[in-house]
Amino acid sequence: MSQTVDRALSILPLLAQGPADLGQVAARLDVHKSTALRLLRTLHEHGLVYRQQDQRYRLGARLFALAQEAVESLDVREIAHPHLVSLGEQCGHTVHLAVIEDSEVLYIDKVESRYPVRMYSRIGKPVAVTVAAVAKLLIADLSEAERRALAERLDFPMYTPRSIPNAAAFLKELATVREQGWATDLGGHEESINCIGAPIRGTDGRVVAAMSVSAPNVVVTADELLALLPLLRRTADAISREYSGNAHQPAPVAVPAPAPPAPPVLQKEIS
Amino acid sequence: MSQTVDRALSILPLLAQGPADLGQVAARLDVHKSTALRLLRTLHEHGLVYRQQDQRYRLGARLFALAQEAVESLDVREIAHPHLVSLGEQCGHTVHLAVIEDSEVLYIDKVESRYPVRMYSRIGKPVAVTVAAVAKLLIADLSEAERRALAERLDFPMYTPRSIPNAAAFLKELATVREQGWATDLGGHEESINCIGAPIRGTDGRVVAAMSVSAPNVVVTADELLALLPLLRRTADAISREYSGNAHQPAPVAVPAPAPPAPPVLQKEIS
DNA sequence: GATCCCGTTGCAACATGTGCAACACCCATT
DNA sequence: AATGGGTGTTGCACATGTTGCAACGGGATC
Repeated sequence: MSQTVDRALSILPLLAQGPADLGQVAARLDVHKSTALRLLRTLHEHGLVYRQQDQRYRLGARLFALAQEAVESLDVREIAHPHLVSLGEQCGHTVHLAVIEDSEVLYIDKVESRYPVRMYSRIGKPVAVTVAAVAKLLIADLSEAERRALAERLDFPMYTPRSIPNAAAFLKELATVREQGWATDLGGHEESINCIGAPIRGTDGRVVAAMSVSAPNVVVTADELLALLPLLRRTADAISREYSGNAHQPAPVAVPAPAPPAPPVLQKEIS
Repeated sequence: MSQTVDRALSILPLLAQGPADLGQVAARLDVHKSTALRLLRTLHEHGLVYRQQDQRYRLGARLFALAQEAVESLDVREIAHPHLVSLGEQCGHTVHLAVIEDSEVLYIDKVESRYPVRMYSRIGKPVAVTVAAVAKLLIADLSEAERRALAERLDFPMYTPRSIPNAAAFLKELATVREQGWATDLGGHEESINCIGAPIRGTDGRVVAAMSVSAPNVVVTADELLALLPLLRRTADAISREYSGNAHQPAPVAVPAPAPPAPPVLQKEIS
C-alpha cells in the first residue's frame, strides 16, 4: 500500500539471508542506489539494520529487542508458562506452546527437560503447519470457509510417509481434531517423534493457543504417550480457566494513551 | 531520512509496549488516521504487525523469524557456541556471549547450567553498558575519540553502590580493561553477582565479541571466580583463533546475488 | 431506530521520494 | 605515481507517491 515503506521492509528478509552491500540491496529492490541508501539509512536510524565494518549491512539489534518485548507481552504465554514447567517436570518430555497468526503457526514457549542447550533457537520458528499437533488444533478452530481456503493454499510436503498428503486428508483430520478436542502427530514430521496436543480456550470458547507434548519413540511408545493425554488436557484446561478468569487488562487509561502499563520486570539483568 | 518509512518504523516500538488501535497509533504518530492505516497495512503485509480479533494491532510473527535468522547467521556465534558449552560444563556457571552494535551491547548467546528455564528471555536484551564486563571489553576496544564521545553520552545509573558512577571513572576503567585484556564486574549491577569477561578478537586484532562467566557470590567468592580467569581466557583465545582461521564466507557468487548460501539446517523441526 | 465511534475509501493538492549525474574515496593494477 | 574500476555519497529538478480531508459504512450503545 505504501511503496516506500514496502521497499524498505523488503530489505529486511533480504538481509536475513546474510549481509549485503548497497549495490546488492539496490539491485534486488530494483531501485537506484541512492534510493536504497536512503532506505537503509532510515532503517539504520531505527536500529533495524546495522552496518558492519566492511560497510555491508546486517539485521540490527533492535529487532531482537522488539521480538523480545512482543513475546513477553503475550498474556497467554505469561499465564501458561508455570503450567508448562509443571507439566514438563511431571512427564519429562518437551512441552510446546503455540499460537496462530494470520496463517502462520508459531511456538511462543517451550520447556525441555533433557537438552537445555540452544533452547531459544526454536521459539519464533514457523511450525510445519500441515502436520504439527498444535497447528491442527489452531486451524481446526477457524471457520469452515477459512479452513477450506487455507487448505487449498497450502503445500503438503511429505516429511515422512505418515505426513498428511493433501488438502482433503487435512480437512478430514481437522474435522476429527475439532470433534475430539485434542490432536496428535504420530511420526508425521519426524519419523521417530510423536506428539499429543490440546487447545487453550478464551472466555468465548475460541482457541487462543495450543500446547503439546513431544517425545521420541525410543523413549516412549505412541501408546504410552497417549496415556498422558488426560494430564495434558487437564493442564490445558487449567490454563484456559486462568486465562479466561483475569480481564486481559485493567482497562486502558485514556485514548491519547499516556504509555500503557509497562510490562512487569520479570527477571533482573546480569552482566 | 525518509519520512514515510520513519513513521512506519516508529510504530514498531510503540506496539512493543502493548496492542493499540488505529486511533491510538495515529495520535502517537501525530498523523491522520488514514495515513496510519496505510502504514499499518504495509507493515501487516510484511508480517511485522498482526491484527488481533479485537482489531487492535500487535507486533507480528515475522519479527521473530527475522530475529532468529539474524542471530543464527552471526558467524562468531556459530563458532563460539560449542566453546561456551564446554566452558559451562567445566565451571558450572552462566556463560554469556555478547557483541556491540553502534552503541548498544547485546547478548547473542548464553549457556546456563542450573536454571534451564526461560533461557531465551535474555538473548537480545540490551546490556547494562556501564557496568557489564562484556560491555567494558567491547567499548574498551573502540578508538579513544569514540570512547570519550560514548562516555559523555551515557547515563550512569547506580544499580548498586559499586556501580561505575560517572564518565571519568568509566574511562579509567576502560583504560584498565584495555591494558590487562580482561574485565570484571564485581557487584556493579547486582550486589550479589560477580562476573569476569574476556575478549574475542578477529584477524586484525580488533575485538569482535566478548564472553563472560557470571556467578552469585553465595556460590563462589569473587576470588574463586577470578581463579577461573585463565580458563576463561584460554577459551576466548581458542574462539579467536578459530574465528580468524576460517575465511568468513567462501566469497559471494555474483553481484545480482542469486540467493546467498542458505544457512545450514542445524536443528530439525518437531511438532 | 437514532446516535456515536471507529475503520475505511476516493480524491485533489502538495510535499516527498526518486533517478540522474557528478563527486569523493579506496584499492588494485600498471 | 598515476590510472582505472569499484564503491558509497551528495544536490538537484521532476513527478510520483503520500497526505489530509470529507464522506461513507458498519457495529455497538442508548
